[in-house]
Amino acid sequence: MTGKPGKVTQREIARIAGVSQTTVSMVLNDRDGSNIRIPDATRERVRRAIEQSTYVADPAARRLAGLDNKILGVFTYESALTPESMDFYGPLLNGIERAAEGLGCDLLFFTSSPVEEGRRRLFHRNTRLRLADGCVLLGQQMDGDDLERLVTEQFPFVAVGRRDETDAHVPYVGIDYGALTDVLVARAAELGHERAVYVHRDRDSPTARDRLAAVARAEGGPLHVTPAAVGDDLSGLPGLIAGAAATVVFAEDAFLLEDVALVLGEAGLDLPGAVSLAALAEVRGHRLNERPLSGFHLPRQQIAAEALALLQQLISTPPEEHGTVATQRLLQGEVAFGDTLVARGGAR
Amino acid sequence: MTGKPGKVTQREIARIAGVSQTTVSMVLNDRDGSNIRIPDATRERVRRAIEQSTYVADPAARRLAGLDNKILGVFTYESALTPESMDFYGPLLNGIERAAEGLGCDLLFFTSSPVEEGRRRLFHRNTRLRLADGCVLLGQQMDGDDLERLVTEQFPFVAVGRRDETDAHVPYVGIDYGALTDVLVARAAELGHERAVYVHRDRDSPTARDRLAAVARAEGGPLHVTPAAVGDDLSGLPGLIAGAAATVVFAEDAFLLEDVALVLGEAGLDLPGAVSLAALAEVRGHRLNERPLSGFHLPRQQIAAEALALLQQLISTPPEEHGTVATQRLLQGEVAFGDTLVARGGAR
DNA sequence: CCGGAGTGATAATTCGCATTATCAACGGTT
DNA sequence: AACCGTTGATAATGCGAATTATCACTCCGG
Repeated sequence: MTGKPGKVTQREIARIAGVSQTTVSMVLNDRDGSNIRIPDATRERVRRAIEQSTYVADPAARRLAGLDNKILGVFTYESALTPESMDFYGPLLNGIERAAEGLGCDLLFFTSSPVEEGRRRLFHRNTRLRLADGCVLLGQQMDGDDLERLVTEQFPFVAVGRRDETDAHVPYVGIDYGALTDVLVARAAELGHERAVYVHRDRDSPTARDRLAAVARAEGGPLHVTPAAVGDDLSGLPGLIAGAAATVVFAEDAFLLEDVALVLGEAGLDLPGAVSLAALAEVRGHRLNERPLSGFHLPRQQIAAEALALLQQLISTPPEEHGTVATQRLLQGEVAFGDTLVARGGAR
Repeated sequence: MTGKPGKVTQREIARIAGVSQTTVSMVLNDRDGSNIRIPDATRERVRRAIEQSTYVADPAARRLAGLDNKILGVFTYESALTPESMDFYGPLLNGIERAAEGLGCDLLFFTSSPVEEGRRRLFHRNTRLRLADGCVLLGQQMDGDDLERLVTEQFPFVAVGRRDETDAHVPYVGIDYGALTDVLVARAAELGHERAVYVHRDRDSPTARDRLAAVARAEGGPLHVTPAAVGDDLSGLPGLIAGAAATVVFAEDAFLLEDVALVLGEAGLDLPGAVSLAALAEVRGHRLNERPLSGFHLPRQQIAAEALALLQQLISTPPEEHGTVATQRLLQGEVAFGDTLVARGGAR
């Protein structure tokens, strides 16, 4: 009658071994010291009793008694495991899983969060966030208010992707798009190009601003880049490019670049002979007429691993020492030169 | 670390609302009855105090007190989120995520389980299984002892994939490979075939036995199927097929079928003209010379959804009534006729 | 032979929450 | 005025493991 059938507790073990529950706990945790002394004979007796039963420590009780629960939360603003989102989330989740394995942590996915307008709500009536020791946040765009609230509530978390739009000091791990853009721009200049157009959706995110800043930086150099914010209608693009006498088009991401290529192709332009193309973003899995796109390769797995490492650090560091930790980290990524950024004039 | 800075407990809420911890608990759980009476005014006061704080019930404490957590465990014997395993796990995980959303549950991935010989261990010194209300088990092949132990410990769980190899009554949701095989065999007969070979690894799993049984059933019909267990070396296959005068080869899975096709192709056989090919397994994503393989399409998402529904049912049903629940469920899948099973003689 | 040091182990308490048993105050009846 | 049911709330307890405070006993030196 000691609880549910099939449930073996320390008390039960203690009864069998003829000792107290305290002793069992001590043996299990290998405690020893001036105040705690258990002779090997007794230790053995307890160990045997444990091995002959199916005893497993109840994690809930351990947790309640004040041990770390070793659960890391994973919050995604959209469903993360759909075939469509796998493209973006897949490598990240893979990195997270591996990092969690390394840290000996379990992962809690907050699939219970209510969905509003296609996005999950982080904070709501019964937020379960605090089930975890800390949380990783994933998503193309996250809610600034959420981030601020997390900061003020001193809940350990790390955002994946650069997040410094708010005043609050948001811990994140992201990619240094600025540096990558610089390299790609330099490469284009090297290939003889002098004028380019940067096609972008006019979104206001830190990474978008990073790219724009890098584009603006190019001003003083050999390659002049004209930014061009566009909507869904790209029909004005050929004219714009002709007007700017551009021989290169940079696009904010690979999808946009594909749209651009479509429009330019229809306008009769030779691609990439007359106009080179490159995306200022991940290009894996994208091609233009069989040619691998020029753009970036981002170490998504590494980002995830770094994010979890940072999270773990925040969790194990008392809040008053958080100043000691570098909480905003940029990783360096890699430029994928690809085959759509070619020498001016069309030669490879 | 228990003394987390921002930890809000019921006691704290009680202090703010000027009531007792008991009352807070009652309000939170909407308890009411002849013995428990709390006027709406008090209820409101408590609710406001809760909303103004960041209170979240401690799942460990809830569990210890004998309640549900709305946490469903997900255990995979291998890493589930690697690019390679995505092929198999992806659709399942997608289904699980969606089902969990529907049930309002969070998902706990047991990434902390120690890995031995490439496989995760379910039971170990600090099994955290019991943090979840119940658990879904995924994996091509799982440990029979694990399953038995879960049964005897009366921990709610559901295996994905048929598992009736053990004596214990293991709850599972699987695919009826027998019925699918019957259909495919009938189709081959319809196409004029009279002799076939079934190539399989000699593994002993329930689904493997299902297929073999179906193959044996074919004996009495118009299509005679000869089973052939093979290892890594398939070089004897062309001779075997010639000897049996077979015009169809069934293979245990799509990968094996591809290997078979390679060997037969090298032997100069016209595929599928001379010999038709079909896999008794999922063929999505596999092709033979641009032709979609003949075989099965399995409703993996649906399996996952069904598994979670069953799990939820087991959790909410007291153990003594488990007899009431249909705990072993087979889903029907779909035959993919494809283009590699063609009429005898080569005509489509 | 008394007191301190050392040994081996346990009772008591804590964690946060749910539940059971209990209680004080009030209002109406006889 | 004594009695009793109702209302509103709380003290006490349990869950399983970890930790702290204690205790009983032996051994040894002075």
